[in-house]
Amino acid sequence: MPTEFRKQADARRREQRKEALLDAAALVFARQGYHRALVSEIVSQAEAGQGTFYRYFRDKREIFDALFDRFVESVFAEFSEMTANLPRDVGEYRAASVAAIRRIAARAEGNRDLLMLLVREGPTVDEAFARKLTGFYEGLAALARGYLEHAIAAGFARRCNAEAVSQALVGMAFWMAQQWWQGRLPGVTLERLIEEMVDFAFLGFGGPVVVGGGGADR
Amino acid sequence: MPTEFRKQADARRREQRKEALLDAAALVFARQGYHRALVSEIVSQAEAGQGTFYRYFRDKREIFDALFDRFVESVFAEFSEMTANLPRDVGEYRAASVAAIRRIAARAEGNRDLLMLLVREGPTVDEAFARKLTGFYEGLAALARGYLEHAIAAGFARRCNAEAVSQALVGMAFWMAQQWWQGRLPGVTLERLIEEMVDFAFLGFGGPVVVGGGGADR
Amino acid sequence: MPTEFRKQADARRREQRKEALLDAAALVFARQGYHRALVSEIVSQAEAGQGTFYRYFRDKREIFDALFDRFVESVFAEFSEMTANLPRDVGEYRAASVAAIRRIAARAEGNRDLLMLLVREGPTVDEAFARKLTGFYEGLAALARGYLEHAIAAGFARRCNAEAVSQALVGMAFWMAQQWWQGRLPGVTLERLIEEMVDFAFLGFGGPVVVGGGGADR
Amino acid sequence: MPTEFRKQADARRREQRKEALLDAAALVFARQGYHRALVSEIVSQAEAGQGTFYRYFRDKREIFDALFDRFVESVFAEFSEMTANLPRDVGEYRAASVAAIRRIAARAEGNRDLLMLLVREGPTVDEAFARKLTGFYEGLAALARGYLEHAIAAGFARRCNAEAVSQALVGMAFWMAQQWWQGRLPGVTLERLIEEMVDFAFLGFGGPVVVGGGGADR
DNA sequence: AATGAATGAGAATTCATTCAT
DNA sequence: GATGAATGAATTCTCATTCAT
Repeated sequence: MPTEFRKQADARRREQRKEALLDAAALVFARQGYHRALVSEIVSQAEAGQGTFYRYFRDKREIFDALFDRFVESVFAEFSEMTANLPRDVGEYRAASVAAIRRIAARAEGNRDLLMLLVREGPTVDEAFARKLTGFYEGLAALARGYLEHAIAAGFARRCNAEAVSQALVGMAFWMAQQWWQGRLPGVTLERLIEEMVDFAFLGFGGPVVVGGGGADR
Repeated sequence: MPTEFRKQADARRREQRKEALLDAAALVFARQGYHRALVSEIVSQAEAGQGTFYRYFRDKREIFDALFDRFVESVFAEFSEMTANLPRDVGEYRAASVAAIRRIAARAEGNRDLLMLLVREGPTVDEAFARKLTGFYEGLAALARGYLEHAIAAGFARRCNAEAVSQALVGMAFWMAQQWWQGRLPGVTLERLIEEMVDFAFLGFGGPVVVGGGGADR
Repeated sequence: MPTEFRKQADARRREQRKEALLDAAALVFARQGYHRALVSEIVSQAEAGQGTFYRYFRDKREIFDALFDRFVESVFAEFSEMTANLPRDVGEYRAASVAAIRRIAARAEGNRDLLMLLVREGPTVDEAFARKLTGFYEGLAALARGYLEHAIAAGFARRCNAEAVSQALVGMAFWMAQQWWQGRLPGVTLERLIEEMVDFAFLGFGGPVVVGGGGADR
Repeated sequence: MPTEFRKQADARRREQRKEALLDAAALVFARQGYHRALVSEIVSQAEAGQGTFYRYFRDKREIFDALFDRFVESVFAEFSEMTANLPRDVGEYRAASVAAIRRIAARAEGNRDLLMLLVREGPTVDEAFARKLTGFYEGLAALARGYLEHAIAAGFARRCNAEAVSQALVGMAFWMAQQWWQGRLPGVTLERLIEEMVDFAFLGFGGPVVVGGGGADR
């Protein structure tokens, strides 16, 4: 008897409530860490009643999961746009990498607290969540590996162990992102940092000196 | 009264007790994570009474700290032996790096669970511990940076941003160690992994190709 | 406006709703017991909204009450038909008893779950309900006592304490009903059980033997 | 190091604590019923801390169980003394029954609240507890049945269905006990009630009349 | 010094009931 | 009238820490 209109209005309000709870949770988790965060703080942040929380999520664990899922979705949406055209030479490859990282960095900036939260607290939440997070990293590593193998096959990357190196790249990326966001790299701009990282990835620290460095000096 | 003898025996027993508690804590923390670990489990693992714990440590937090300190001490002892002779050319540098990482890897193997525990749980324990951990990483980065700057100054490393690159190296190292220990790199042997990492650090993945490219310069 | 017609239709629908809620409650209470039963389960069983429940009943307590009242009404309707003609000798008395119990048993069979629910959970609901239930038992005991006193007065029942014995009869009846329904009497048919109970009530277990024994004494 | 003396003192104090909690629970359960009883009330009644409760019992359910077990143990201890000598004729049988019931009644008097609690609330606690309680009743019924079958075999009890009749006896006993304790039998003394019950059990209400009636008919 | 029993503050969770739509 | 989302009071239970022995 309340029908259509009512139902839709309810569904909309429900959706908003859920989003509000997720936002509140992101804030509280980021502030206190997962383990110290209280459901009571999340609901008071979301201006909801204690019981309301449990209408939407089974427990603290589940909202953390939901937070992750919401985030991952948006990340892979971003990436999927990039996979379109593969680079054809080192120059294109490097330029594409810099551009990609810039975009990712910009995108990540808006999720900075959430991202650090997931990376930092995720492994301590739960066996299950740790696995989920690992899966996420593997996904990224697989992407990186695809690029790398293409480059090796195309002859403009060194014949290296793509499995290991792609993992190293992902690890480096997350590490540097954390360093940067925590202000642990005061001597560099973001722009510069990205360039440095890409150069390091392409050349190592010893790279050009051996050959080009020596040659260019002449 | 046999004060002197008795005193020493007591001190020795005290020391043993403390070690036993630390070992038990390492085990329990590694198994459950810091937050889920119970003092009651630590003491029962150490075959001590509940109250005994508090004779040796102020609280759960403090034993985690103590665990860390005991570990860090041993790590830097290891490193200090290595700082002795600086490499004189790229060959020496690379060889020294491989040798050093092998030694560290071997040493770390024995502390593998503890190390992963500290890296994983440390940042979630509390602000103070997170800072402590950061200090540890900075220390390692500083060591790496020293080497790197020496190499740059000596002309056998590329002129790069040593601050950023040394951080990247440390991050990569910890990341790869975790991947390796969690069996996430099934296609590589440890020996091979170390070589790959050093090559990647020296040459990047584009490295040798540049050489070949240099060949094109002819 | 079709006020009259509309009013009646509304009243009818209201009545149906209420019945549906009562039926749902009977089901849920029987399944979970009063204390573990949830209002939410009752309404979902009745395919009604949560709020609807409170339009018909003040609270969970009240619907239990209503359930009882609906039941008791029907029980006494049944009995009132029986009170008509009093037995004139032991044979009639016994025959009438067997017939009555058979009818009651048949009637009760359809309310078996509800009946067991009321007997089992009633005393734990609250003081007020416990009294109500006691009143019900007293009513039955009074009926039984009427019969018994008549029989004593008529000289075909032993001069016993009718107050106590009628209570004992009621207690025995409810007990045996529960045993039977719970399958705790696997060796007897219902028909046989009724006969046994009536014989036990008329003769005790020692009954006829006394007679024979008396004969032996001679 | 605290050794023997300390251990024994601790064990004794532990035992006392547990007893105190059981006593408190019996009181609170009897007052409020199982479902309305709060752990917090039990501990405050026992003058213990909230946490102390959980050192001794998993939850409210478990202490109810423990209460039951403590009670049942004492009941069967009582009964076992009685099984010694079986009666040889009706007179002995009746006299033994009256004596037994008197003793049981006296014994039960001291556990009156607990007994009523278990009988009333038991079936609503839990499937598992309901079964346990049923087992208890079955145990009593089995005892009664043993006596009855002996009497039948010995020829001083009527050839009746011992399974059904023994159940009826147990049911009657519990029912009458409750009636008596709740003051629902104001017109009878306990002494008289017992006699009446035994007479009813031996003779039914129609019993002697049949004999006498038969004689009068002549 | 060592022990482990006792404690209670604190957190999660449930569910009858209210209330806006 | 009907609905179901929202609510928060009420309860259970945990576990770090204290303390009597």
